[in-house]
Amino acid sequence: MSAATCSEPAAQVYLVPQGRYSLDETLASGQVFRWSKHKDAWCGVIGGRWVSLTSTPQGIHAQTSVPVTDWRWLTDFLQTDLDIAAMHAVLEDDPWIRQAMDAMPGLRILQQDPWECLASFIVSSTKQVVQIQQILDLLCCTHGKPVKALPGYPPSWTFPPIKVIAGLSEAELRTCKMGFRAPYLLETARKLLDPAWNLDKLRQLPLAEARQRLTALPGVGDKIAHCVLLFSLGFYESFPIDVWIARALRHCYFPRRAPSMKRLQAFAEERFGIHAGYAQQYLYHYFRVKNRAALASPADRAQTR
DNA sequence: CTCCAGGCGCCTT
DNA sequence: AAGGCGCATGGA
Repeated sequence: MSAATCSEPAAQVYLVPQGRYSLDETLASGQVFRWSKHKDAWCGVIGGRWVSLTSTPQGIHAQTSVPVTDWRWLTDFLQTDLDIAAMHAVLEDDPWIRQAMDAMPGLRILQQDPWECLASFIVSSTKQVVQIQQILDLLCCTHGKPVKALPGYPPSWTFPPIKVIAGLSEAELRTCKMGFRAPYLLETARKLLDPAWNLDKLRQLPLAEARQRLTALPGVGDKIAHCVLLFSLGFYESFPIDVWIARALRHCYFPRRAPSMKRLQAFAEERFGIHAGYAQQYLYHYFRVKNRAALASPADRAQTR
């Protein structure tokens, strides 16, 4: 027998997604910040469970380090059962979105934990993705709980729950290098301790009302609220506008003028409708990663400065 | 060295 | 309503 015996998973499964699905395009798209690739396997923690994911001809191969019988937690996160055919059919009418979709046909929107998503994006403001990852790793290995990984993989931690963050001091959070974002994260966590606050219940509200509830939290403006609604609460019509999306929208649709953020928001929601979230993901990832040079002109950058 | 990064909140007009 | 600026931190 080979030495691999000691690293056999406690449970494994092959998931066959509805439609195209790329782990690389999805897990490196700036929706999540705590997934890392080791050899061919993407490793992460979902709901306290360590999991590795590998693309194979048979589907997505998932391995866990502890026994698992029900894989719903994983299919919910990956949204592998979501039929994206109708969304593709609608969005490909737009030449820009079509171009982006053709470049990344397997890019998908995940459904992550609302608190981890909210906290991550509070920390994200005016930071590069690499730095966001560093801050969150530091936060988790300091205040999260260790999670058992398969042998040969790096150690992992859970994301600290609301009550843990709420119980810290601002100075402790600043130790995690988040700077002026520390009081925002702390005060938001403390507000969420109120039993009247339930992030999951925002799902039942109309988009505009859910957005207003979120922006009432310190450190949460329109952009971060839209990210939380889209990436964790199932609001697929949500369209987060950051500097990259603003540049992309102007480059594609308003080459001769610079509409306000409010105007851009209304334009995107009107043009892309119930699929605006996917349109945003395609535009963001396409222009930021695949075609960054197209937005490098002063005219495109001017709007956001 | 300077500039800037998946913004937000607050202060001016 | 719209625009300017400070805020920590670290990489380019």
